[in-house]
Amino acid sequence: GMQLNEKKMIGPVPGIEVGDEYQFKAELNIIGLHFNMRGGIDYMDDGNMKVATSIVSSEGSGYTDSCGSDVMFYCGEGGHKGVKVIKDQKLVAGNLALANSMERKTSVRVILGKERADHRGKDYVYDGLYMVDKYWTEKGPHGNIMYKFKLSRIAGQPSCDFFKRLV
Amino acid sequence: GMQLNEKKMIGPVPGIEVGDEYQFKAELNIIGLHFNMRGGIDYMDDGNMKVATSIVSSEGSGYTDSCGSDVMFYCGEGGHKGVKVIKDQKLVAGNLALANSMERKTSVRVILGKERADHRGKDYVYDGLYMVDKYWTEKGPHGNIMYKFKLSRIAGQPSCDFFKRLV
DNA sequence: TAGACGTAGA
DNA sequence: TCTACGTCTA
Repeated sequence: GMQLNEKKMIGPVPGIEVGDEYQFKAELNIIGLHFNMRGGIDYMDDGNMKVATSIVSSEGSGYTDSCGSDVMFYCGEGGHKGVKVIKDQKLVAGNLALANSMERKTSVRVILGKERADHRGKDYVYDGLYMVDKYWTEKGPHGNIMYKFKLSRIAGQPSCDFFKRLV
Repeated sequence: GMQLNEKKMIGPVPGIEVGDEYQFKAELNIIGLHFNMRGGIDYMDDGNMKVATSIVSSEGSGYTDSCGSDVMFYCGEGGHKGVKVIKDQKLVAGNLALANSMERKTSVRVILGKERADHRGKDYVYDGLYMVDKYWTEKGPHGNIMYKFKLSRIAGQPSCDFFKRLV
């Protein structure tokens, strides 16, 4: 069979609208919203650097993201395995790509993952395009260095009421 | 959204035919062929015991299954992590369920997984219904005890030429 | 080869 | 909490 996810791209995915819901990371892959089956940050080459294409903020994964109506704070990736803290996060891979997205001023697709009421998996909803405003490091709850990214939702997009955690 | 995989069952899945192909274990879950997202053996309650509903024989996973035109030898699950051998397999969980399928004389759906040419994931094809003929233990290539199951394809089903590894 | 905000079930 | 024939990228 053919995959629908032929091309990884920055910006909106044709046919996908704000509020569209999915049940698996694998579905996000198939429809082209987010190709990273495990990781929260997906990215691609843009000239000589890698920039983020999409991020998934997923509940119940040990991260402390927060999401308001048009601003979100997203934790960088790495540094822990499950609940055990291993080491400091580094500005590499997905974290570096998000930083580059700020420098390049390229948009990032945001997908929100909410644990289902029956605790059997999560629902994922496409929340639209955001820009990376800034990033910094801070000590996480376990004392390790973590990257934090502040993103702002691009104006003019349909609202998405799937769920919003207050900042 | 609604899942299509509402009910786990023994035997054929309505609408699914021999030869149907899929690209992800998650798809097998969605259409109801195999609900176990990781494990190769899926099973359910049948009265007071658990019996297998389906198995996935997946290439390149360290197992040494073999599959002819109507007979297959399937390795039990457990006992290793990646390439590192940990311990002997036990007659529990999926292995026990397959043994019970033999005792109960209930059919098992067989899905064959073949690594794609570009090594990006696997293709899965539904190969039809099999019966468990017998099982035994033997020393695996790393010296640990492994369960082996011999299954025979139920006659009268369409042939499936996706791939057959000679016994 | 190892790491990554995966999933379901025992 | 852990295991399970996952799946992709670096």
